[in-house]
Amino acid sequence: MSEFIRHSTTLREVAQRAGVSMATASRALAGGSASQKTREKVHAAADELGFVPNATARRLSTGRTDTVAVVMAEKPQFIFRDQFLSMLVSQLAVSLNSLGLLGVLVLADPENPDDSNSFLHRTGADGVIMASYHSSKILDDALRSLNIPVVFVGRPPVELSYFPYVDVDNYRGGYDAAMRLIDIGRRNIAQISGPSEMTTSRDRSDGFNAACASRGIVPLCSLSGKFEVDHGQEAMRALIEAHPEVDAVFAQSDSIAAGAMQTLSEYGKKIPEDVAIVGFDDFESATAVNPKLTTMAQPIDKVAQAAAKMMKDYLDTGEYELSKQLFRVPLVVRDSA
Amino acid sequence: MSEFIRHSTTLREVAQRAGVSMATASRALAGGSASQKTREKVHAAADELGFVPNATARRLSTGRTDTVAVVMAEKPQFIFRDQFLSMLVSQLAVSLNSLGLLGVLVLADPENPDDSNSFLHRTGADGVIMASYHSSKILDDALRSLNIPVVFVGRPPVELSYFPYVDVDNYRGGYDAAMRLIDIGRRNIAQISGPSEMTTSRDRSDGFNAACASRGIVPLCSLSGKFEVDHGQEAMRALIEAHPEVDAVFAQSDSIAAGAMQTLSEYGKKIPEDVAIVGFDDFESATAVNPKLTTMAQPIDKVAQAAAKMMKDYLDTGEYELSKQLFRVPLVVRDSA
DNA sequence: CTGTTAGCGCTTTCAC
DNA sequence: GTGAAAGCGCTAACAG
Repeated sequence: MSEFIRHSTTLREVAQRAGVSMATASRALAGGSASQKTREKVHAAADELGFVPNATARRLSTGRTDTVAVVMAEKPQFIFRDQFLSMLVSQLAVSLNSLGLLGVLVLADPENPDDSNSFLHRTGADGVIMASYHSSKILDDALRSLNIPVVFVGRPPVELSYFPYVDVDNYRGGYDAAMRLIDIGRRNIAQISGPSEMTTSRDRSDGFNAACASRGIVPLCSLSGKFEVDHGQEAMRALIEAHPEVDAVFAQSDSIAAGAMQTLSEYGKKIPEDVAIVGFDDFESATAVNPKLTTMAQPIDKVAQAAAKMMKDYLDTGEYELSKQLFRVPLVVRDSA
Repeated sequence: MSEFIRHSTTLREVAQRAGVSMATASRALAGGSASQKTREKVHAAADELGFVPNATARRLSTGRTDTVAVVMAEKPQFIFRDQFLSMLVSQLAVSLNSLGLLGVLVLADPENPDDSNSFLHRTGADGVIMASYHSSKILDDALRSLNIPVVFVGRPPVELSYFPYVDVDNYRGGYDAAMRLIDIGRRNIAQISGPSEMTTSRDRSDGFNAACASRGIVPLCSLSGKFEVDHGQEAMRALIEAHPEVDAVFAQSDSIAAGAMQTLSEYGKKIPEDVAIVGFDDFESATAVNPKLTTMAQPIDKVAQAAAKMMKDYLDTGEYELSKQLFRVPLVVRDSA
């Protein structure tokens, strides 16, 4: 049907042309044992014929695909809005590639895992990296019955906690954010957090609270909601009405921080003079706002690299040294706190 | 070596258990011709044994992989900063999946295409979608000699213009942005554009200039540079010093717009009263700034979907109806213009 | 160093 | 409707 269906040259043809057996041709090309002369003949033949080895055949023969499924267990419409996930996925691809592995993207709708499951199998991957996970009984079961290695990015739910994972140290991030606020002299501190059902958000809150407690400070309040701008805007409004004395807020995302800043400016509050703000993410929007945001920088590249490395070790040796890895989230001081 | 290397059950075992031949088992599972009774027996056997078809073997046998390579021809460090590309890639994965295709991510360093090339081949994909492309002789050649279909996202360089592509109508976007500024009564209009070597940026400029010309307006100036915040900041400084009368600017990205807004506020200029701004992208940062940005919304999801569909048609029929598709970039009116 | 011989696990004619 | 058999293109023992 298409112009592309034309026969592509096989190893057999190369071998014939070079006047050797397929086995020899295979070795010559792969750098196995072969005389210099043979090597040259075979390479020449391969070049002339424009030989490209068939990846599928190689995989079937060797039993290795050097491929890992990168799965996003997320509703499709949500993926569009999640900058962290998008960047993570791209970074995973980069890291995987640099280790000689290929990433195959698969979307697993937690609510309709039947075909996600089949998709997972259709990849034929050697391993799975869960780039995002929303627990659901079916997905959990699917993962448990998978007989290839799995690495999580982000702490998996407790029932799945025997799986290795790489994550950002959200607790420590929340802790350090609070400390920054305290260190610059603030005492009336509040938090605007993310979804209370996400461990990511809860961990940050725990760290935040621990830091406050360690200095004998009782946070004004903590308002949870989405990680988005409107939540920041609304929560800040509620916050300032309830606690006009607030002089610092820890926003669990840069978007939340941006929203809070908008509300603050409506109320004529100066940042950081009247109220200081520390965000979380250090995405583009952190430097887009005015004043520029002091925030906790998610080490997405490191996380991606570690996850890829973990998988690679697993695949190569059947072992991995670190089963859990948490990366620090450094504070980036700009103008808002 | 690993616990995962255990033998996974094959079709042959299922067939044996069901007491039929492999051929029959295959058909029963695939929904080919088989009696109701056989179908049941085989499915039962498959379930009991936890049979999962081997994707690689199926591919070798059918000659189709139902897989498409999604390539980013970009330096790795750049990928980390490019929100558009990250989102595009995720969206492509979603769209591909919904059409029954799998996306394999490959990074092709334009400066070191030897192994990118080999990576491309190692994917064994049925087609390739170029998600981003920086022309280089070697990459161009590699693409030309590929004997599988290629679809570009973003207009390819002229030498490669026989390839089909999907893109955003940057020209029209620039045109509409200028029109918005003119329609709200501005006459001293300037542009802060992206890299002058990128067609994306040049197209927006052309549209912008055309709109101005159509109304007899001569733009104050056009300052090109990166799509990032600092460029916006610096360019705006230069602009305001050279043309203090400026009352409107078209920023070719939301980041540029954010930077410009920061400078404007340093100069005590009010937005939009003193100077109106229209951005481009409609990413998260558009609503993070204060006032919220009026901007041109990139239809990333549509672009991704169209590219995936194009590839799917290509693969299924060897044909595609539209060889070039440009999507409108709608104006989103908020508070800055 | 090289050739012969089996597969890898599945699909798919082709007969029955 | 079902089975036997021939591959898909490559790698990997095993002899020589």
